[in-house]
Amino acid sequence: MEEQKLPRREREKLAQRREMMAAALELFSERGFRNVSMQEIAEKSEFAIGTLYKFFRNKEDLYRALILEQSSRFHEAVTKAIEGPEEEIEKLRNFVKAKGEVFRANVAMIRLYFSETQGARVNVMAGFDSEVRERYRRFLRSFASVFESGMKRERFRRIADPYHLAVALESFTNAFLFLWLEEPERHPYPDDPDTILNILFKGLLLPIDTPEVQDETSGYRS
Amino acid sequence: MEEQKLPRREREKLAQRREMMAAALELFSERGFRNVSMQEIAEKSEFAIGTLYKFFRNKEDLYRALILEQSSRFHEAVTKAIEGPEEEIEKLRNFVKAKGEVFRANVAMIRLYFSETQGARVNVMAGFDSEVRERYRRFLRSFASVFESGMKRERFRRIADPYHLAVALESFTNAFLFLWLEEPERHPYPDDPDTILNILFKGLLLPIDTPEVQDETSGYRS
Amino acid sequence: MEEQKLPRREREKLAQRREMMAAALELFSERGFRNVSMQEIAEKSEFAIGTLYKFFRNKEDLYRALILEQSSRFHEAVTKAIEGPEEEIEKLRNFVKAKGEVFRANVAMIRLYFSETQGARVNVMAGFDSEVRERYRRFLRSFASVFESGMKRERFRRIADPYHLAVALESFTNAFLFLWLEEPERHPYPDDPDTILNILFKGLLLPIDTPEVQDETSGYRS
Amino acid sequence: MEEQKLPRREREKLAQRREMMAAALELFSERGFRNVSMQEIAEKSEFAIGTLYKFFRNKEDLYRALILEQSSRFHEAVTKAIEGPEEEIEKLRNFVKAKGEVFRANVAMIRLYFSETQGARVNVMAGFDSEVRERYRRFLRSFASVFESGMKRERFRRIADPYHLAVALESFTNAFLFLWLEEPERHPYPDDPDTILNILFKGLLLPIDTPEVQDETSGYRS
DNA sequence: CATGAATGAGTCTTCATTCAT
DNA sequence: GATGAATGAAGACTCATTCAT
Repeated sequence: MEEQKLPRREREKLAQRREMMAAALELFSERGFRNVSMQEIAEKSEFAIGTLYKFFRNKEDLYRALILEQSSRFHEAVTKAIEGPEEEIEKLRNFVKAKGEVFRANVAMIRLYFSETQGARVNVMAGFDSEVRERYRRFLRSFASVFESGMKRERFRRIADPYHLAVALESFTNAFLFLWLEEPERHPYPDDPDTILNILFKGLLLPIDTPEVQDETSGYRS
Repeated sequence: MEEQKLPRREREKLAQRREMMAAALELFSERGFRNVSMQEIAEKSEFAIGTLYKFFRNKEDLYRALILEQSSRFHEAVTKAIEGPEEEIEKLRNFVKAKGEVFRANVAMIRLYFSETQGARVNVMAGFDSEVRERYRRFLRSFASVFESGMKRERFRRIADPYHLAVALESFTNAFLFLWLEEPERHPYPDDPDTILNILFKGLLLPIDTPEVQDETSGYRS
Repeated sequence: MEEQKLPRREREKLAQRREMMAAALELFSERGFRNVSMQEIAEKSEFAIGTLYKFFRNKEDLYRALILEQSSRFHEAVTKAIEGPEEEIEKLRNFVKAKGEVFRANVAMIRLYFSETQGARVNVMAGFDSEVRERYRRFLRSFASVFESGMKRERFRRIADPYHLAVALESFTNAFLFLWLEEPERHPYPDDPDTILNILFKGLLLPIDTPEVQDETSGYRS
Repeated sequence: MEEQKLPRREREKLAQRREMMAAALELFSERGFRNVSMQEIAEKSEFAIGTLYKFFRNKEDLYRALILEQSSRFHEAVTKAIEGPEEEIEKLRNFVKAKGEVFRANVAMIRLYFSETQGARVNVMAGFDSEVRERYRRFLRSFASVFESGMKRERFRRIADPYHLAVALESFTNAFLFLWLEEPERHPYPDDPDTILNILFKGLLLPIDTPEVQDETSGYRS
């Protein structure tokens, strides 16, 4: 790709940087920013501490880079999922699938992601995280517009504020990812996105005088 | 003599302890366990460091006490909301309301709560947090049984695994709380629980050949 | 005794002081000056910390008082043993016996005593210990004069500097006390002082051409 | 020596370690374990505190290393003195000389040594000191066997239990070292070992009917 | 007058960061 | 350019001492 065109020196540098960040990702995601020492990152990545400091001005800078990179990867994937010419329903399915793929391929990322978007953003550092959060908010808005467009195109009922629906689907996929993270066997992230989406698609409430008409195949049987 | 003094002394002690924990709550919730020093907690609570250590064996102990207390308060409220003789729907409404009340009365608690139940629990301390998590899991199970009972009593459609529905509602409310936390003006936590519940109650998908029949009052208008 | 004549108030005070010092003696002798807290002394003696400070200006003062008292008790006993009209040999026997009695009656005192006269005088406090040491030196000199007088009266051979002999007997009894302290069963402090004194009384060296003539009863048989 | 062959880095490390331990020895021997701060050791040895901790895991570790090193040095010297093919008398002389040499070359060591073998071992740390003490006991036993062998070979009278004789000579030399430590001018550690040994060699008691026959040259004249 | 709660200086220890080699 | 030894600021925790009750 792009890297192939770079001089060898530069390519090596990038590879080193990647190794450092990989080590840092694993450690930070397991133990958090303050519970990991530069010493450990150096050892795990098999570089000298001084070399680490050649690539990152300080510990914070390394963390910042990590968060930005991981959050970019996530946003790239989910943004791609909801952009395109497909039907809105299909976009939601793509989103659920893509999010699952990204995170299952990168468990360490989940913790980091949640600790920065959902968790008590320990505010490790001021200001910078606003960048991540801003991007996150922008994504939510364009996610909301998927619902809005679905409503406009009379594909979706206007059951709630599209932004709220976006937030709902975001948070529900998160919840599934958490369940999976803690007990992968018992709570697998569903392969079929509709397992998640049916909570939005189908109404829970059973009108007293209305017989159940929707297909039962995806319904739940105790 | 001593008997006369003891109650007052005890009351004072409790008040002091509360002040310490209040200061700690605020600081920990803002910056996390490792980013707060005992020095700071002492200053904020206006006690000497030594006095802090009279009440809590060490920093961890203080944090532990804080988490346990806050999580107890939360569980008490939501457990009360879903227990009782009401209809299942009413219980869900109670839950949404109660959760909103608890958290709006105690903003700092939210961060702490999420950092321990949802956030990338950096595993500040081993073992103890399992207590909090275990209680959380138990709550989720009894929350799920509300959905299950609703299904058994033909009040709810079997649109999904009751546990998933419980997790869904849990995470929706969390998401709403986060929105409110970040931009209280723009995203107030809804007074009407149905604003949140409609995401579950009503189906999003509009069957192509089915006219929209459900009441429009709680529907969304752009 | 003297105390009976004091007003009740005064007698009580003395008794309290004694209790404090008894607790302190036990603790200090077991763990040393720095490893014992005033808190502990207060608890062990069942007084409030503040009360301790009514009797002793500070921790050092308490320690000082303890050392002075114990060392006085010791010096009284051994001084009495070597004063009087008896033969020099008898005085040495009295010394060995008296020292054994004092210490066996007061194990805690041994450690304190050694830590201040022999051990690495941790120099807990400057200056004051010179008082103890000075008294110790004075005792050694008067102990030496026992040997000197024995030589003058042709009871003792002039095998060494009397002061050295005094030091030798002092240190040898100490060594026996240490052995006893560590393994009371295996190394009892001898009841018969001659077990110790024979090392001074009898010559170790066997002149090649001289048959052993001295009485064998007190000699050693493997 | 061996060190010359080490890489420069290693040699420097050893030299640094030596300097740290030298500073620590001086301070610990003067004021004891608890009365010396790492800060002080750092200042005295002219290293930063952090550097100290690169060499020793913690304060206790530094102390432990110190004790072990010093006690090894001592035991090596005295063990060498009493091993070998010489006559028993000669071994005792060697012991007295060797002990004097070791300690006079290393004044600080004396205090440390006594505080760990004789002094009220405040039990600074548990377990490890047993190693030092055990070695000390072993030495005493092999020292005792010198006396025993002398008795078997009819060189020594059986005036006392060989173990007691060993303890006696140990404690005599200690006592002499203490005298020297406190007033080097007035109480030099004798160059002639017989000054000390005569206390064992010659009998103090003068049989009434026995003229003094042993050589007077080493006897004491006031 | 006794009490013991409150204080905060002082201690050990960690770890981000620098810089000589 | 890479290295990792050296640094020392900062943090958790203890405990002698004071003083309000």
